[in-house]
Amino acid sequence: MKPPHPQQRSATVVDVAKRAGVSAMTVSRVINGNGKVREKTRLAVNAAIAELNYTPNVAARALVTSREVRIGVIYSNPSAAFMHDFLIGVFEEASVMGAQLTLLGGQDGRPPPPEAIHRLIGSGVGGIIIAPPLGESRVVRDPIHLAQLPMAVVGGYARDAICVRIDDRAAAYDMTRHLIGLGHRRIGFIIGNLGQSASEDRLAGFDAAVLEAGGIETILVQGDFSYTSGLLAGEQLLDIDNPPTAIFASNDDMAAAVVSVAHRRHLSVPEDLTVVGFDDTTASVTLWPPLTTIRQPVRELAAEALRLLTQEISTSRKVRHPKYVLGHQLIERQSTAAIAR
Amino acid sequence: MKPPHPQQRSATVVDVAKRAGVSAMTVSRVINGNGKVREKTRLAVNAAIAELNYTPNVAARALVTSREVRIGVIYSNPSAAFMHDFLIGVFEEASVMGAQLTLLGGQDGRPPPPEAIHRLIGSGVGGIIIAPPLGESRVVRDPIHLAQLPMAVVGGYARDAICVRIDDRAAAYDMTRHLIGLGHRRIGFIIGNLGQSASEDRLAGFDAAVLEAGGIETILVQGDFSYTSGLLAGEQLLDIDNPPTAIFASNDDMAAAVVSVAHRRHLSVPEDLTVVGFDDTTASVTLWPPLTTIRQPVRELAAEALRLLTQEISTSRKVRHPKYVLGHQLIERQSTAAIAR
DNA sequence: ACACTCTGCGTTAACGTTACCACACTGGTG
DNA sequence: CACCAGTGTGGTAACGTTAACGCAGAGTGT
Repeated sequence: MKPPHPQQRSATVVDVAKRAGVSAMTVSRVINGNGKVREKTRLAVNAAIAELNYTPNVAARALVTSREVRIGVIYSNPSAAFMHDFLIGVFEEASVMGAQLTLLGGQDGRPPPPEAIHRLIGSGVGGIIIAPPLGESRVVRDPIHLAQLPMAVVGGYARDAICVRIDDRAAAYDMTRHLIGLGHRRIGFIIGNLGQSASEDRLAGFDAAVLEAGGIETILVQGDFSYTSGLLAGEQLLDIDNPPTAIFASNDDMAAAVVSVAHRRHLSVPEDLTVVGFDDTTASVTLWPPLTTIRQPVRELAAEALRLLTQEISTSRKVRHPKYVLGHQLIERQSTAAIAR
Repeated sequence: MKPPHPQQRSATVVDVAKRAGVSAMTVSRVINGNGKVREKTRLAVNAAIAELNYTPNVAARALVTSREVRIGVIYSNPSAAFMHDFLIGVFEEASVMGAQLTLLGGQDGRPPPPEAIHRLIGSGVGGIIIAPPLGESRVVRDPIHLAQLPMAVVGGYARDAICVRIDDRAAAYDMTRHLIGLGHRRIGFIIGNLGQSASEDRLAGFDAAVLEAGGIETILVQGDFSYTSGLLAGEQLLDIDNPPTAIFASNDDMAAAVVSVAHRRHLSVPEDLTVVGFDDTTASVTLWPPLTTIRQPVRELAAEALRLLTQEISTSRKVRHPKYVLGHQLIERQSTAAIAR
């Protein structure tokens, strides 16, 4: 009874305009919310939109407005869970903004080959988003910088780029305070990859909380964010005479490895040993017990990066590159317990 | 020295046409590979394309060809690693075909709420892709079926949809043969979720290989694809008097749990116990030893589903829904060994 | 009465690509 | 020699949207 013509073709601005008795331009104005439109007209148009189930054609809009907002995304694969959320964040935002994405992926945390990066730059993208941990790789950033392309770095610092990240230092500080609050006085810390600011910030946050509390013994061990490095670090920490009662690993993979080492030594987690991670990847729940960890708002980080980047591209202003910091969250699961007396 | 005009505007077909001394139409023909073009002309056009670093404008192409191919993607989150590859496959294909994607996600393997599904259907998408394991959920499929929207199911069977998957039965068969080939004669198998055809097929493949070989003792235990269910299953299998020398879990998460149980019991993997998984998720490598497992071509599965779906949408033929089966691969890592004599 | 500004809306012309038809050739056939 | 079929190419008109301008009418000040 509703649609007189069961045409598969979806409604256009013109259809809506006819129905509302206005011009296509007015419909466009209503949709985009700019321009002056009388309240009455706006309502009529909105009614027509609802009746026809109209949704704007993204392709046509992209064609006419943004002279090709194509954005490259360079990523590697440190954590699939992270990338999963990252991609969803980027894509949902891109679909809202009608941006066209081109993906370029590396393997196992290593950057893509230089020629691939050059091809991406040469392909005419308007800007590039770099997912962690590549944001601090000169191999990746230098050619982009040279081409004077706008770029956004997620989870890292860079002077020549928009940066979106969480406050790793504060997050590690919060987690350390949490451990201290549980009564732990001897805490092991597994450091992440050298040269990544995220590693350094997490260590700094840990140190700050420890110093502030006073009377805390710490044992630092170097890792590289991989599971196997976590195994080694775990062995080291539990081998010493008076082992720590809590271990804070700089990411979930290393924390998972520590749990595995503990189990092999017949230590229960968290009764005999408290273990915490960082990132809130799937590793933290495909494990028994599930890990207490720090959650990053990955989707929001990605979406925000895309938003800022398109903004910079469209205004094409070489403003000072803004740094954005989003909030984190301490997720308490079952790998932490107050110290046994 | 190369570009005379440092215009930011990227090249168009017209620019290429001028440079090659032909019409825009001919350029289009060269790019799309259809239509008749003389070899000489084709070379000239290709040269011009290379010189100008031309890439087609996806928006314009989408606008004129596919009268709005918008496709919904319904997914949930059984394995982030799987989703990661799945999304990349879908998005790369979408970007090639100029399709517009709308994502709709559920939580932890559960379907999105019915009202969200209805909203997606009502939003005017031309078809819907369903990621595993939702393809076999009636809650998800029924409203789509009712709306007579084309849909593609990845990793599942459905009579009313295009299906793209691997041959789970053959894959499990291959893996079982591999174990038998290593000399194992007492094999444990952890079954996946009941009601999912993937679980049943994997079990069937296992049974087939065992029957064929003859003289194999098997112990079946029920799991539900979760890590914790794997822990329980592992305990059960290793508690019996004469425990199996090899355990085949229906997915990597459960296999990882078995490895953890083995370690707690001072069994070395693979020296004392061989463990294998299925899916090749990150779980299989963030672990020591890394798991021998079955790799699904997830990206190709996703891309193929999108391709078939857009095809069905554009031809709008209600053909019998095709079933596509892609190849799998046995990935041998370090969790398997020949049986000790 | 006049010029002026402002608001609200319509008209026109793009954006970059491809579908469709037309047309100029070439080389054979009646 | 007229005719035809095929091959390679160009011209034109879309596709759905918005930017830029233009114009009518209402209000305001002189």
